[in-house]
Amino acid sequence: MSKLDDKALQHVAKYFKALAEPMRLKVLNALQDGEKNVSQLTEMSGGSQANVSKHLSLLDQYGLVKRESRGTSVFYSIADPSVYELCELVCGQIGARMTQEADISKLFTNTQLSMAK
Amino acid sequence: MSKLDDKALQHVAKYFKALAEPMRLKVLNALQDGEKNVSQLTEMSGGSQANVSKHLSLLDQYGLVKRESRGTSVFYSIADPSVYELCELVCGQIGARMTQEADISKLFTNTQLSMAK
DNA sequence: TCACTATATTACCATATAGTTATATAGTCA
DNA sequence: TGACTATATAACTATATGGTAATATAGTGA
Repeated sequence: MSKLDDKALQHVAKYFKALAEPMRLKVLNALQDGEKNVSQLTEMSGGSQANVSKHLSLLDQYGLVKRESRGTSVFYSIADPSVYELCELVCGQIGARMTQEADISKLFTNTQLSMAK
Repeated sequence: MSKLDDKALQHVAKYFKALAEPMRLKVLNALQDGEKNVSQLTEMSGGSQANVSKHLSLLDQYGLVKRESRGTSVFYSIADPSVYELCELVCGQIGARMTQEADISKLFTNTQLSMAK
């Protein structure tokens, strides 16, 4: 990660920002087992149609999902599966931290993480 | 990443959010070759003392850096080096995207990424 | 103690954005 | 064409947060 100039840092930050939203993670999570249309994602995520559509649009802009309209539906799918590697890494870090009393109290409440791979 | 409940997603999102800020990435970047005190980080990052201090406080809360005051200085260091793995992954993804004309135009301006490892 | 330096914090402003409601756009089928 | 469905967008509100300036806190040494 060394030698990153300011412009690059901004890009990296933007990428992380795309992942820094529970609803978007939920959508990505829902897309793990294949493409889904907006209606399905709306139902699975529990969000409103407008909100899910907005997040999908953003994920598409950031290149995290692929968009394909078929008939009257629009299907979204994961553009780059390595996004899951990122999540695995983060889950690992958070999971590890959950085992350290001291750090938990700093940020997290004492809840369980279900991190089945 | 499957089987993440809402609480877990919020945690993961928060973690990504901590990384979704250029100045914080800059600070983490500066810490790559060892601990630094606030003055050094302030100078290296080009930010104001107050601002850098605020970001450091946040990074500490999120468990990304370790804090240790010695004398009149406070030294920060990377708490978990796997944060760099995350950045590498992201840089790789962004780098890959930079080579695909179509996606670049969606989000990025035509600038160069210096991604020397 | 006092002066000095390093760091943290507070109060504030400006901006970004998640969510909602309502509406627009577009495809399908009668 | 017109009714219907699926998705996107616009306008708006509320909230979060990055940045700054000013101040507080704390360690050091005379």
